[in-house]
Amino acid sequence: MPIPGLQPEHAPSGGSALIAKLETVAPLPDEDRETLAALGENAREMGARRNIIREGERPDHVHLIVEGWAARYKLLPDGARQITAFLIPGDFCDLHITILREMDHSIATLTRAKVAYIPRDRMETLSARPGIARALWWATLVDEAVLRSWIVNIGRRDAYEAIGHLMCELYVRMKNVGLTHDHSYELPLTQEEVGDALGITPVHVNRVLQRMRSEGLISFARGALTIHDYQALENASGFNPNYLHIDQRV
Amino acid sequence: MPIPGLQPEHAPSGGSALIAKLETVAPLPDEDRETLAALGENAREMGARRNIIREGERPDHVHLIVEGWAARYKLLPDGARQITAFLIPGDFCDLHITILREMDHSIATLTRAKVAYIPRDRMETLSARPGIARALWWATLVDEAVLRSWIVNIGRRDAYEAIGHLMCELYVRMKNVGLTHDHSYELPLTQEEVGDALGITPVHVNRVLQRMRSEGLISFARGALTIHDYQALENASGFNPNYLHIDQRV
DNA sequence: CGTTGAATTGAAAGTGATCAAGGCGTGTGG
DNA sequence: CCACACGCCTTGATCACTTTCAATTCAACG
Repeated sequence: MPIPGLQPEHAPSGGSALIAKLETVAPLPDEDRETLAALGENAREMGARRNIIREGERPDHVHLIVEGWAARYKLLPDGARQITAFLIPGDFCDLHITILREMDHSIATLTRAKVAYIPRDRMETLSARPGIARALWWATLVDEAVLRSWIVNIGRRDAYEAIGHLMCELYVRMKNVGLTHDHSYELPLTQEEVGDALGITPVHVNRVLQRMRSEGLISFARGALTIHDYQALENASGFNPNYLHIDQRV
Repeated sequence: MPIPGLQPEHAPSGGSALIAKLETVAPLPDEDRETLAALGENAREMGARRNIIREGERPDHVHLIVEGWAARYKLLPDGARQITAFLIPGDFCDLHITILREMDHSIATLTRAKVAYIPRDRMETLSARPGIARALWWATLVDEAVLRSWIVNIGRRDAYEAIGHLMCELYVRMKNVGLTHDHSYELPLTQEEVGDALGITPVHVNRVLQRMRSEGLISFARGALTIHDYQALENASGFNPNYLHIDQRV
């Protein structure tokens, strides 16, 4: 179980998760860092399970998760919900809205959260900085890679593998913004939310989790996950972090 | 801004599928159209089932499908394959490679195809044109929306709905590049390929197709699909074209 | 200490997977 | 011009991962 040199930082405050994330591509000049840090300064507090934006809306600003968790989701006519992405600090909710105009899905907080609202013109200012523009472009493309990986997860892996894979992905992403402690991190998801992300029922999620616990692979309770044997979890779920395009030892 | 009454064109040649596609956002000046048309001029011919690019590669050019079909896919350790996207004329294979460096999935032709190789510097020239840059940005974001829609398809719809949904999506996309005739289009997929895209077995695909045929919904044989009752297929599969962000009557 | 949302547990039913064999169409070679 | 081969489509029987439906236990909280 490799725990190479780099130990996770402490939880960053303000917009620093975003900075940490964008700097995985390339270090940014101080000026850019300051600009990004400013984004998170007057973020709004939101309660858990509140819609940040809904399908069909055409906002004139972009949302950034500064603190807490959120999820993209789509609702089906029969009321079923499919979560399409989990958003953690440093993630943009709707970078695409400046071009696509209308939201084709909704986004809601999962926990209490701080969400920054960034007006369109401010985004344009940001994009004018080559380093930032490139980093945002990178973030968008990684989001796309994550979506492809979810398709594989849902389409071809059984529930046990899929849950393990999701835990590995979130571990790497959380670590990348300095929000892990050894091999644990806050994972404030209900079993139903996990199921909605993987296309399985909550009772099945429950059974799989119990099996993982009984095998000593993980602990998962009260919103926190600890991976006791990361390597084993990676192997069991066929996880390969290459699609996250982070040049970093896990 | 709907394009009323517009009947599908005949199969476009050269890079015109790309032009048709990019002009769904906004009409392009003649100069841009010519630039784009030139891209498809000396495309390479490829046989069916040939890799265009493979996971791990770091090409210095971008691929564009000029004619024929291709698919993105990932292979699992046990040999299972998950198709992540179908690529039709006018689709870029790997626009992201300039930023992400390394491919995290592979792409292969499904049919004989013409594939254009566009060097990196040429892409930069293209991106320098604001209209084209915006259109490429739009295309990337729509690709992302399609991925989200597939997640819903695979995660929450049963095989019957999922297959119907896929047929509707491809119908709209094919129509958008002028490759439909009434409610039919070339759909050169084997039942196994359909299954690999939806995470189901070819045997099951076969049974579902038979049911759809027996209900008079569709005809699908020898690489061509005809949808006899498009509205019914949309309803049965919960298809809503909004995520394709095409302002066009179907 | 009752309320409430989430986690558990049990039993029964299903959609889709597996495994295997047979049918068909087309292209190639004798 | 026909036989054979190969890839793909079909069909049948059986198996199993997941879903359903329902009820129970927990844990946090006012």
